[in-house]
Amino acid sequence: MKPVRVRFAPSPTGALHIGGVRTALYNYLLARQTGGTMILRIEDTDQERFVPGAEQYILDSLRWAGIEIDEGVGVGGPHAPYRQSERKELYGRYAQQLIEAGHAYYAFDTEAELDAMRERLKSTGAANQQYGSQTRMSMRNSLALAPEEVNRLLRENTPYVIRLKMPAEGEVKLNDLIRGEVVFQNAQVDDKVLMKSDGMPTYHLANVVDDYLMKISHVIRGEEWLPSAPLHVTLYRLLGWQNEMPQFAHLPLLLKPDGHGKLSKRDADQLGFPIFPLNWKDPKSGEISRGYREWGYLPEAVINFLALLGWNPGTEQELFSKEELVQVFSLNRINKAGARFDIQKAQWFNQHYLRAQPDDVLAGYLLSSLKAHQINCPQDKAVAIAKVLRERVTFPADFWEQGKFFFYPPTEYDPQVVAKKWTSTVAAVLDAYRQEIEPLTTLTHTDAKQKLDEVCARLQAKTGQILQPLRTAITGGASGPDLMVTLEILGPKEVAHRLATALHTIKPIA
RNA sequence: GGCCCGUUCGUCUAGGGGUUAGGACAUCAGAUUUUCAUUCUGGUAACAGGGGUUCGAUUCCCCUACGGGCUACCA
Repeated sequence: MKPVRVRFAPSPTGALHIGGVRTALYNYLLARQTGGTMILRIEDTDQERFVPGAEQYILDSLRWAGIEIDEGVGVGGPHAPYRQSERKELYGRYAQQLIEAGHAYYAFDTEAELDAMRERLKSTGAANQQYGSQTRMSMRNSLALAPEEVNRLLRENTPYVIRLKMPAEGEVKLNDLIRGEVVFQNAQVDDKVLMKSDGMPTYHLANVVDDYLMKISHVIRGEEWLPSAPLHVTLYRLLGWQNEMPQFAHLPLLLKPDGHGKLSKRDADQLGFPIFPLNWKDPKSGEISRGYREWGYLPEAVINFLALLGWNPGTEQELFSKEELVQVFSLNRINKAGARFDIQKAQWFNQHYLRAQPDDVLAGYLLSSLKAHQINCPQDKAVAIAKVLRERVTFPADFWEQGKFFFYPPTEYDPQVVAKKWTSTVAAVLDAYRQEIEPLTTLTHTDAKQKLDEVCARLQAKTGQILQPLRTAITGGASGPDLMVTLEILGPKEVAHRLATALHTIKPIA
């Protein structure tokens, strides 16, 4: 495949949605695979919905996910600026070109007039209520009004928009890379607003103009854009750019876990999983949403998970590094149907990638939790704990959650174990064991086991009946990582001390 | 309502005119393990329905149903 020029073009109206990350990822993979260019364009043509901080958030999120931008906002490039608000003048020129060619027109209708039109059409039972070839001549626009009247309105600075004069007949055939040929009747497409009354272009115009100017070869975007694709194709044609028109690929949507509708922040909140890559504080409400990063998801896990949501390699491989994805990704293996979002699978990926980290990285997770709790811990101890916990964690914070007891002696003991197993024999064995351990300066897990076996043999107890009470005495819990290694990490003094406390606290059942 | 898109295990999906319809997550069972977890082994589980076409359809065509998207001077 020839080097592509693809773009991710979010609007800064809030945090970047996880579905947007997938769209960006697919664009990125294709760019890397073909030795092409990944462009980031900010579509900030809606001044009303502009949210401060959103652009930086998008940049930060993409960087975290490992989706590198070659050209665009934050990077620069030959087609700068890449922020549509800074390209404002450009769009008006093309709109003017369309007007002069008779393909667009001024419309002066007020909001109330537009509402009235829709009401009227609804009540007459029209199939649809659009501003288009059927209705445009009965509205207040430069097609229906006398030229003098139009000139007067313009001269008096009456607010206006520029609308595309959609052909009344014919059809648009679109060859979507994912869906194949899709046909739309021109009569079904309305006269979309191209330039808003505030002088800003709408998405439709800006997107076509910029894709053309930036020489975009493939438009890879969500399926929600498919209905407006015929409008875009028409725009390319009327602007005389049909030969430079990019190829389109409309991605299946990410659906709610129950399959009913697009995945939304609401669903994520309700079901308890993140929807944004990073923490996001809504500047209006002040509400903070926890991101994938802060939940403890690793970027490689998120990327792997997202890549497989709607795409598959056609082999039975499930685990892919970003580099492998770059190698094997292809648009024609993208599914057509929407994919439900299954956070359990994301967790499985996370567990996998977390466990694949080297010891010192895992130890680092523990260390940062410890620091937050103002606990000091030597590196080698943290590494030892990380090693023994490695097979048991899904998120970095689990090292702390599951390893707390290394730093805090138990304050209570698992009542089940106590009630069922803490006999006077057990207590006697543990006390004898304590006496064996106490004088030692170091304790290896093999020594710990050997001493335990010795004591058990001497007091005619089975090791099996001692182990769980021993664990409970040391950790408070009924289950956990390898006990002997746990004892080794704790060291003889701490073990003896905890045993003494337990022996003192727990009353034998018989 | 109109237009467009879609439909294989619970979920993500492979496959494709004749297959024991494959894998992964989840789930269940067994083994290993001092516990739990891990790991290993095994199991349950799917072609939305109806018509065609065909010797044969889950696969191709049509219809229906269901689901989704769009229907703003939002993207």
